[in-house]
Amino acid sequence: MGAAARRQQHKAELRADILAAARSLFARQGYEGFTMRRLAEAIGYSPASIYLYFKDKNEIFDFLVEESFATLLAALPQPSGAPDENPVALLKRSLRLYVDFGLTHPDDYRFAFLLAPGTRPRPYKQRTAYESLRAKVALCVGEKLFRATDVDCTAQALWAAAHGITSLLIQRPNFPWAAREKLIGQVLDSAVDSLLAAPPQRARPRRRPAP
Amino acid sequence: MGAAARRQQHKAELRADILAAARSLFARQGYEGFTMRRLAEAIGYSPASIYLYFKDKNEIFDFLVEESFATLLAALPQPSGAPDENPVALLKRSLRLYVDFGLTHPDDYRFAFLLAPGTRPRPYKQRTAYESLRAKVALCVGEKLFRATDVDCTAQALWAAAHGITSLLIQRPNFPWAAREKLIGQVLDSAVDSLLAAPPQRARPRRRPAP
DNA sequence: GTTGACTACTGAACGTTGTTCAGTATACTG
DNA sequence: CAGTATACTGAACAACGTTCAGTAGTCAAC
Repeated sequence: MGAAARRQQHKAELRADILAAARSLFARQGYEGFTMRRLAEAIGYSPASIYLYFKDKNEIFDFLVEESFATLLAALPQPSGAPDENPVALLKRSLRLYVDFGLTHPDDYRFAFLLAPGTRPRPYKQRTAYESLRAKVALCVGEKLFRATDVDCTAQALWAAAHGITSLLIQRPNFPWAAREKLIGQVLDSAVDSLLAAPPQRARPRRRPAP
Repeated sequence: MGAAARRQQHKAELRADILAAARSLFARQGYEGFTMRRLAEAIGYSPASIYLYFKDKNEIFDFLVEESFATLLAALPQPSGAPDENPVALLKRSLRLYVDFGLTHPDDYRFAFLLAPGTRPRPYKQRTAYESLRAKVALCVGEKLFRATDVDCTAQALWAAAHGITSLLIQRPNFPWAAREKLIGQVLDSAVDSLLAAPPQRARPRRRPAP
């Protein structure tokens, strides 16, 4: 039985090798240069062999997308992690991390959002990432820090803002953008600050509600 | 000499036919199904003939992108058109039109933003579209309606918000989005309202009884 | 050991794709 | 009518994703 286990392990390793090679190939050559034949050459097998480990090119692609989302998810701060942090600050930090992730991992981000046909019923980790954002928004709404009460609508609006600046900066590197830091800050601050419950409405300074 | 002119005209017409067929083909079959051979069949010529009118597939593609931007540009309201309209209202109307254009012409929008490799030095009409937005922002800044004074940064932040919600809705049609109208409204209102100078403290839902 | 099933793998092929080029038919010019 | 320029195509090339018959190699049982 030890032989079978060894075989299984070798198979798993090779599968991982294929995925690693695929990601590297994609990162170096772009989507156009990501071909099954090149991938086969990279791992030192014939093209046909890849089909013993993956159904087709799309399956490899989808797997990489999921992996990218997992990476993104891991980069996001956990809401339960910091105990007493201001939920709004936590939310802002998350959004900022989201954008930074996209800019430092443009290939992953492209994988996740820009290339996927979108009609595929795949994105599991995407939902998880969205749930993470949603939870942080819910926290703000729950503590009455936000004017709006529709958690989903608010979370999606914030996602749209963060995705908008991220994807534009990735997709149009040659555009004469304003100072990157300032630009990202303005987008995110606008999106979040406009949600805040009317602060000093009538010269009645409100303290932040204690937890 | 009349013969040469007639030839020239025929050539121009055929070129236009190719482009029309290409756009239709793309709209019906999507990017994957947009093939030189299918295009050739659609216009009733051999594939090789297309290369007498266009350098390669990318040139056709880029041309369609430019055309799409022209369509978008034509759909945007001109700033000089309405004389006394509130610049902020004009700006909001433009952004809303931008989003609506993307949603009603998803293929064009994909052409313009989602598919184009972005490193290509093409986008002329894109710049024009951005200039149109920039001009409207400049109007608001000029009339001291906005807190910020950096016109480019502000215009780009607004573009990011509009692009974010547009591309997400196009790219992820199966995601459980909140009510579309509300969502778009929230994104755009957040982006614009947070820019307003000395807020006339947004009209509260409280309404004065009519006299 | 020898046999036999099972596994891992590949060579060659099929039907695509974008693109090129020699060659042909047509139309216009002199 | 001869000759040239123009418009077009058939056939081919290289590369693509994918499939499948077939070949080595390894293990279990007799």
